Amino acid sequence: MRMLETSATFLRGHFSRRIFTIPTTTLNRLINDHLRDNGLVEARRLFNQNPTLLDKSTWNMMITAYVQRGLMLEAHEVFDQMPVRDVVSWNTMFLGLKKTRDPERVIRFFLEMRRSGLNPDELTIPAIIDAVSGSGFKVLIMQIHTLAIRLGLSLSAYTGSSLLRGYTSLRNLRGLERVFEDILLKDVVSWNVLITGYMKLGFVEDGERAFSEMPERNIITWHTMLIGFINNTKIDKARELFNQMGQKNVFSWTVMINGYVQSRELKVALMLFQEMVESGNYRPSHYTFSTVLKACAASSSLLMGKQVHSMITKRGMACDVVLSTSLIDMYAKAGDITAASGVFKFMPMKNPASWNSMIGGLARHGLGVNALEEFKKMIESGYKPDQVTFINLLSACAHTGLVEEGEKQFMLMGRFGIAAEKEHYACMVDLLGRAGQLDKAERLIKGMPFEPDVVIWGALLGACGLHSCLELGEVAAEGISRLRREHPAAYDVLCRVRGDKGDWTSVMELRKLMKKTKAKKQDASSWIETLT
DNA sequence: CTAGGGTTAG
Repeated sequence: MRMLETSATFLRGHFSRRIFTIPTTTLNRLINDHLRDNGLVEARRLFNQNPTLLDKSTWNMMITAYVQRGLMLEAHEVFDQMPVRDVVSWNTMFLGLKKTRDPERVIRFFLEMRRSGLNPDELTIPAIIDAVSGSGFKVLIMQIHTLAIRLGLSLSAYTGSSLLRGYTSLRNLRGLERVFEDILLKDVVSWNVLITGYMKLGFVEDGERAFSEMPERNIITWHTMLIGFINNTKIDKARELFNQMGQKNVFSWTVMINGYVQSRELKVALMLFQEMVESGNYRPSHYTFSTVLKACAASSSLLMGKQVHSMITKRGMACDVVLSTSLIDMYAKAGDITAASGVFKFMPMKNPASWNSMIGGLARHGLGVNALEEFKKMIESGYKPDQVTFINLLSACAHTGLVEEGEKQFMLMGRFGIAAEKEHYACMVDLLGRAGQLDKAERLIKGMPFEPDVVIWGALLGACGLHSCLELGEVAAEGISRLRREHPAAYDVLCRVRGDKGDWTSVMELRKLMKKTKAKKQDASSWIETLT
């Protein structure tokens, strides 16, 4: 380091005296050394003194340095000044552009590269594929595949794995298998991505077959299988595999716990977490805590939630925004609104999600006025509300009977650039219905820009039950039966809204309907005793 | 000189 400084000073001295006798290799090496030593500013200074003397690799390293720090503007500047760009320069830029999540920009950039006469290589293709899959431009995947075949790049495992991901996003099984066959030397990653593809497309047996056929496996292979089973609602198969795993890590446990949360087996999820902690071999991560808090929230396990809270504090993770938000949600759902606002108050940094948790929690506790107050503070502090904010706000108004305030907020949404969705209409139907303004609720449903769903009909039905309005009630009931089976979660939402207010008649009505339509809902129960 | 696969918040 000392040597470096000396030679840098030496160089600077020479340049200021306009002596240009420094050998190119020295200048390049000096810049490279600075870059390795995190001396980006100094490297750039030397770089600017005489760009014409620099090697291509020095230019590329300069771009890399900026890209790695997320400084795309600076990277672009260097890239634009470069006299002759090579594939590496372009690839590095693609790498940085990936983070901007702007597929259009990536495509334009790629076309520019092609116009400049350069061919993509096995690193370029994945950059393009990843940028377009999952966007409106995924139709380009097949064309890029064609290009890759022409250039012989589809034989590469690296390029191949990105094509596998591409065909998965196209939900194209045949394409997935063809790409896999084309890969010359299939490595673990190729097999893992193939399995991911099978699982995402719902071909669980093919995934299992690949798993048994593959020549070598790593821990990610096992995780891929676990997640695949879980997302295909085969939690027991996941557990079986989990038990067979030789090497487990925090990730394995978190995936399994989260699997149980997803399949609503909250008790098992929490017991597994307990087991993980008691073994003493694993440190729960942010992901683990976040998943466990969700389980606590969904099962109203306040005691367990408190224990998790203290673990988080002990590990110095209390200032994490995601975890704080999960804590607020947990306390609110487990019934301790005071603890929830305590966590919220002491958050050093908030985000829209944390405000939503807080406002939603207040709404859940029937503290509509406080929810509105909190909303006002949110706006005053410069946070932008989103759809969820308004769902919480409107349900707060519905719970507290603030009809006019609710209507006002409903009208106000557009001003924040948020279009009313089904959930918002459901809240409004609920709000008006409870207040006995059934005709107004009916008119709102008729004027909606979309077809009413179970939640909306259910809200109307409940209100009709409340006000003994049989005629309209039948319309609502008929609306539901016409929809036949729907998402069970929809019932959950409504049952919760009703149950909170002790509105048992409509809860019963809904339960009956749920039975008729085979929707499942886990019975609410407390099992703190079983855990502690 | 650039490098692919597995999980979090309302």
